[in-house]
Amino acid sequence: MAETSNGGEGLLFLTDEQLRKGIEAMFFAYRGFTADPDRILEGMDYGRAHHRAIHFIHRSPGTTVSNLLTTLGVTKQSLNRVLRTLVEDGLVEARVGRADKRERNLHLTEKGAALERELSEAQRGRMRAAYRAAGPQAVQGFRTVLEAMMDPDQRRQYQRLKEGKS
Amino acid sequence: MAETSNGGEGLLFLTDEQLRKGIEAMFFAYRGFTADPDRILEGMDYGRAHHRAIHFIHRSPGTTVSNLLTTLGVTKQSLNRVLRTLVEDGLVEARVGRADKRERNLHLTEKGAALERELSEAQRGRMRAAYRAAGPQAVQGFRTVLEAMMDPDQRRQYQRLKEGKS
DNA sequence: TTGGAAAGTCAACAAGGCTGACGTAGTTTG
DNA sequence: CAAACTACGTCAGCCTTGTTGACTTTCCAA
Repeated sequence: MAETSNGGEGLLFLTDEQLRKGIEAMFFAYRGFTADPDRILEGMDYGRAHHRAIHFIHRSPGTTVSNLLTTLGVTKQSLNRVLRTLVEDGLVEARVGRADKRERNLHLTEKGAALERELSEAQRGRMRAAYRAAGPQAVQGFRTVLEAMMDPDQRRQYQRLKEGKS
Repeated sequence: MAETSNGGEGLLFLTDEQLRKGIEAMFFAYRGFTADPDRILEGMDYGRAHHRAIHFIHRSPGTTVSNLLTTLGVTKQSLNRVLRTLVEDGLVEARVGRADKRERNLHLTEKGAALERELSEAQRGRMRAAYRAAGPQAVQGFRTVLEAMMDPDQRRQYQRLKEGKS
């Protein structure tokens, strides 16, 4: 089954079998992807939702709540709960907008930044190991397929973030 | 920051910036990955948990409850709730084990198989489009990085499934 | 100046994780 | 054979994180 019973088109990688393997790989890999931050957060009253908020606030300091809303793809009520605990615990600062007072500009405090570093260092550690084991060629392919898998809106978001720094 | 401040080792793909992009790509891509099945399931009383159960029962017909438990990585109470509704609704059949009567061998009914097809066709559709857009080389890399990202236990699980059919 | 849109908050609910405790049937082992 | 262990199911209760609906404050444009 691993041989070239190919119709001559070189499309062997598009069989349902191959696609299923890709689907299962995504499933198991995503578990690994979130495992380390989850472990750190567990028991400290925070969860994956807090991690995501912290990540993107760090990523775009001064961003507004509704920006964050679009990035995370949740309702504002859901995000608000997470944000409130982060503000109460002094990890995030929500400053009233200068130009538009309806907006809140979000920043990590020093304490928030410290947690962000801890989380992202753990996650990058795993990523780095995987990248190193797979090699640059594979990494290129990895990113290409992931991008192609996103919804157009998500892809635009991702592209915008990518350009941000880099 | 995008230029060749490389130490000469060709490890540019391991910078924190590159790793961050990989992390965000995983985040957005996973949303796309689950979007289509979620859409189908929504409003029909089922969720992602049901999808996962159905997928792996289809994948390994006759599997036992505790096998499924290890694959999915949830508690039996959690799985049981899902499984019960699937059995009640006639999508899954739980036959008492022939050799060991304590076990329940799980199978999809015709109705369950129909839903499985609908779900997995949607998910494969997206996967196929992504694979086709990215090309075989990229797909190879994609799978390599994902495997490297799994926890050893998850990787063993995945390997075993992969060999199953292939 | 007023009406609508945008930003954010509060309340209540649902899905789907979790732990702990327990029951029952079937299997294995001393 | 009795005791211990295993597989499965279930009850109760908790937590996180998603949802909708109703509300206030602020801003802007007609």
